[in-house]
Amino acid sequence: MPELPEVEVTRLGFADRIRGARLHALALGKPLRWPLGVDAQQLAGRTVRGVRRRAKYLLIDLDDGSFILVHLGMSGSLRLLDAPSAPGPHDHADLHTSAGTLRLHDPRRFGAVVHCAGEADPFARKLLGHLGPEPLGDDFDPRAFFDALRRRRTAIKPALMAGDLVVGVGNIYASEALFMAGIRPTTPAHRLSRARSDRLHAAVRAVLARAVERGGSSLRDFVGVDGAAGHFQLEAAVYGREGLPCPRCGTPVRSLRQAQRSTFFCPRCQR
DNA sequence: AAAAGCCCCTGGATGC
DNA sequence: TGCATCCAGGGGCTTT
Repeated sequence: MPELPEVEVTRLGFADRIRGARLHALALGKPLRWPLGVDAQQLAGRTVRGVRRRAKYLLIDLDDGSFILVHLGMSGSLRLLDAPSAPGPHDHADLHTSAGTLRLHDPRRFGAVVHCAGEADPFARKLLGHLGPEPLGDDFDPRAFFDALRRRRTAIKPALMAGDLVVGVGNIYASEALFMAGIRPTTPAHRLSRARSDRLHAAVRAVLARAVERGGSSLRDFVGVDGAAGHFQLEAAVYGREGLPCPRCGTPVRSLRQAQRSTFFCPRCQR
């Protein structure tokens, strides 16, 4: 389940290696979430300027100002292969470059590889134009976060995941950040005090930064560009731990469903 | 207009 | 052992 940390770990794993590389070809397998949006042959000969991340999107910048947008969806992972083997049944995109083959492995095919002409590309604007602030960036401001929370009538957990207060927080890290902040996931967003809002703001940053340090979470099949699994799942306090003792107080972790997604929390530490 | 629900997909776990 | 069912959830789209 790639969230911001897994996407960032992926980016860090291949950005330096692919910078300056020349694109030879893009080979696509089964359809992904969206079509590529351009004839793949038009990408041949382009050079990679760098790789950015915005929310959970990877943006591979090319020398003509266009970029290739990659989303890992639910089950996607990227590998950078020195010598490409034949694609497996779940390998759906191979970007062959002078620095190796960047391969998207995505069994559930919720992922995407889309070519965007530039920042003004209508599709790019649709996906990227209305995103909230980056949690690890300077524009994720405690005051603005609090003000936005006050306008929300929903529970804090789905509000955290909605993508306009802050981006990159998915189901795992929403539960973890709320645990770290001592806030119950069902608390109405507009009821949080400024102090608790600040604590949550700090917790979101801390949990995501820590997860990046640990190589992300490999709860199912996420692996980094070199194929190595992440380790943050070993530090998860509540996610996926229903019935197991809270690491802080020992009370059994409880779970519930919010907006069709499972939520985990400690009934004693989170009020 | 905010908020809730739907849906895309497949592997793994569970139940009979 | 095998088949049916459920679950995982990112996020755009549709409905309320």
